[in-house]
Amino acid sequence: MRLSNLADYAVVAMCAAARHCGGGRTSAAALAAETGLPVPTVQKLVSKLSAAGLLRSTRGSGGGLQLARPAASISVADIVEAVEGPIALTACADGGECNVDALCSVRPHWPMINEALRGTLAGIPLTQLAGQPATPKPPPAIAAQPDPIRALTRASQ
Amino acid sequence: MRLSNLADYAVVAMCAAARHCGGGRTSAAALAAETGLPVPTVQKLVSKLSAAGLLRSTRGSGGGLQLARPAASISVADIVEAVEGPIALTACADGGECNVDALCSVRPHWPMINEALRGTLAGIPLTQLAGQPATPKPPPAIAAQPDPIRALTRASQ
DNA sequence: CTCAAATCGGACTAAATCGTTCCGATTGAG
DNA sequence: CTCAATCGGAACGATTTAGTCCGATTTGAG
Repeated sequence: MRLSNLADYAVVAMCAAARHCGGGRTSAAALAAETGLPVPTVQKLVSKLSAAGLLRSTRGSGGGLQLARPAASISVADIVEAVEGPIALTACADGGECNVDALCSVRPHWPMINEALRGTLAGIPLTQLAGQPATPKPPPAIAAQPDPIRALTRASQ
Repeated sequence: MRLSNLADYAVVAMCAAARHCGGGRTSAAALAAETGLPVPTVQKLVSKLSAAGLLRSTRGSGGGLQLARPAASISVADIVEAVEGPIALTACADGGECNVDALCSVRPHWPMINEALRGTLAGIPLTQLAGQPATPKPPPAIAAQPDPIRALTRASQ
């Protein structure tokens, strides 16, 4: 129930990148200097975030990186999924082998919980974390998922 | 964003214990046989769950263990917290030292996210996972937390 | 067109945590 | 009082994870 430090750092780095977004492109080294994280770690994060389509990287001299989408449409769930893979509390949801195939009565309920948590994180955009004053929308954006569990309960059963 | 296998097993074991609850007391070995988990692992889980006050253990010959509270009032959040400690996505929420004290602009927002996730898990009682037909309440119990993020947003700021 | 600088991308090493297993302490029954 | 069965805690091994390094690629200037 604790996300890896990489994912934590990824959120911080993306938050810093969102602040630089208006100024154009930034470099991994600049993000490291701004956040205080080790430079190689930020490079690793940038790799994964770019592969996930959250950052757009421009190579070559004078290159850099910038947000692929507006900060308002990037949620914490997107960042976590980019770094840690799909949000799934249990291993049986991914590849999936319980030692207790038929006996496990809770396994069919895990997808519901996973989706509920993902919905919670998906309702938190980058703008809310960065404290960006440009786009005011904390309350309405969150209200989009009022009852994630209710919806999933009906969907899974 | 993935809980440890111990916590996963704990949920399965508690679910099995909830099924045995009506029949009285059970033993750790019986739970292991029923769930297919290794016996020592279940013993370790029982230790932590008892320390957390979720299970009541009776020592000695003929002893055993039973639920300390009715299954309806035990949530997934309780079990996860018993095994993994407090639900906190980031390390800075627990003991807490970021390498970036003042620079980290997202740190004040983590408690909000943590509480939102905890609220989501707290809304799922054991009865819903066990498929217990005795107490019908899946939909209403979940509706108790309609907008956990909204409430926390106002509380933290 | 060639050179050089700066960047991203992937692979390796070390550390910490997690999972498993074993042994001892405690308690109730015979 | 003796015995047996159980929980409780501690140590070992394995896996995943965080951190570091070096190489490949690309673009701007000369």
